[in-house]
Amino acid sequence: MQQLLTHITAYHKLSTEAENALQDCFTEITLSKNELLLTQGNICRHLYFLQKGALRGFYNLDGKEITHWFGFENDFVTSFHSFITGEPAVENIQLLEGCTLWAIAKETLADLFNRHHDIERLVRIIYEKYYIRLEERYVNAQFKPATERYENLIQQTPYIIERVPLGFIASYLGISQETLSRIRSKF
Amino acid sequence: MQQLLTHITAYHKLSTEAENALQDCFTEITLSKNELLLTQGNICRHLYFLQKGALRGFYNLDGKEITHWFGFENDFVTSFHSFITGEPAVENIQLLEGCTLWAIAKETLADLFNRHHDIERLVRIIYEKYYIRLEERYVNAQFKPATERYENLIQQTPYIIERVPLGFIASYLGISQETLSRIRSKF
DNA sequence: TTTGGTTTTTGACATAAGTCAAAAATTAAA
DNA sequence: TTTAATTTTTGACTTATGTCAAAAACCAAA
Repeated sequence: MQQLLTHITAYHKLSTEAENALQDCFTEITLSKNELLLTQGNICRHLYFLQKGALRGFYNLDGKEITHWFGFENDFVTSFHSFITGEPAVENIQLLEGCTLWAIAKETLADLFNRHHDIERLVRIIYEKYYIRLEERYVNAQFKPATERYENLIQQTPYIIERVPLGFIASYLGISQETLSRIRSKF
Repeated sequence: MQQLLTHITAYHKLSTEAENALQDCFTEITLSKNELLLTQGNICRHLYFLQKGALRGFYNLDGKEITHWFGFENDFVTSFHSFITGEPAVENIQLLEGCTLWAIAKETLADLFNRHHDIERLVRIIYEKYYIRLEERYVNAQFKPATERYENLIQQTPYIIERVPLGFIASYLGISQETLSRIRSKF
């Protein structure tokens, strides 16, 4: 829990009351490798903070699994579309390792917003950061060649290679596993 | 101005005081075709609401202009990266038509946040919507073939064909102009 | 209208990446 | 260990898209 607070505080310092209120609202969850945190078709009513472990978001397209994001330590994860709109998720979230997470329900969070302007500000700031991070990811995906995308990825998350099977990484990069294998063979 | 308020209210209803305060903080701007709202290297200190017109965001990569987004009526536009981080923008924003915009400075907005929890909530909600919209755009860009991306685009913004030169659209889709021309020739 | 400039299309060819199938390497289980 | 299962790599070939250059179409003044 201390890890969550430390992480959050780097975005925006909270008042002591807000910090205490926040602590009471998160529940610890432990899941083991390959379990699904979310299954497509279900509504994702929680936001999660990933304290330890790794996971992926994927969806099905023409019978193939498309991995479109990874989560690692200190990431907030959820199916944002489902969480925000309240509609059933089109994606699945699967654990790539055993994970420790902190969960908060959407209504609990809304309640915190009402009681603490502070916390809503914090979340607004987190959205900002996540927005520009996604924007960067988008520009990379759309306008840079596969080799460069791979290099960027291992630079940003070098540990990904030991922790995630090649096939998932290839899918994430939007290329076939064979092509990724060939990219890797020439350093 | 009424258009901005109507648009905003669809996201989240504001108190009368908040609404009035907000109105006072936006300034009207008119620019003509081809002018630059933002030039790379400058810090983007404003958030804009596009009331009328069309524009594009683009940046330079190996001497080529990459158009990575378009703005149309009722879009909030800025260089989010620069606006949020306060760093110089890597992108340019150029008018594709004469435009009417409403501008608000970052500090003015921060001030509004302090005075009206309401307004910060509104912006938090807008970020949510923009986040999931970008996420969708990302998934499209990365995992769908060019033909499908083009079809999606004309379905979502049918007017784009009459308002934006083909070369910009091709760039936005991440394909060459020739390829887009060939896609179009077979409906 | 005619002219000049820009935008779009077409053709020929080069290159990047995909697919399918099999081999090799790695990891897990017996 | 040995065996089985999974993951990664390699090879041969196909397909999609890119590049360059030129032609055609379109638009906007003069």
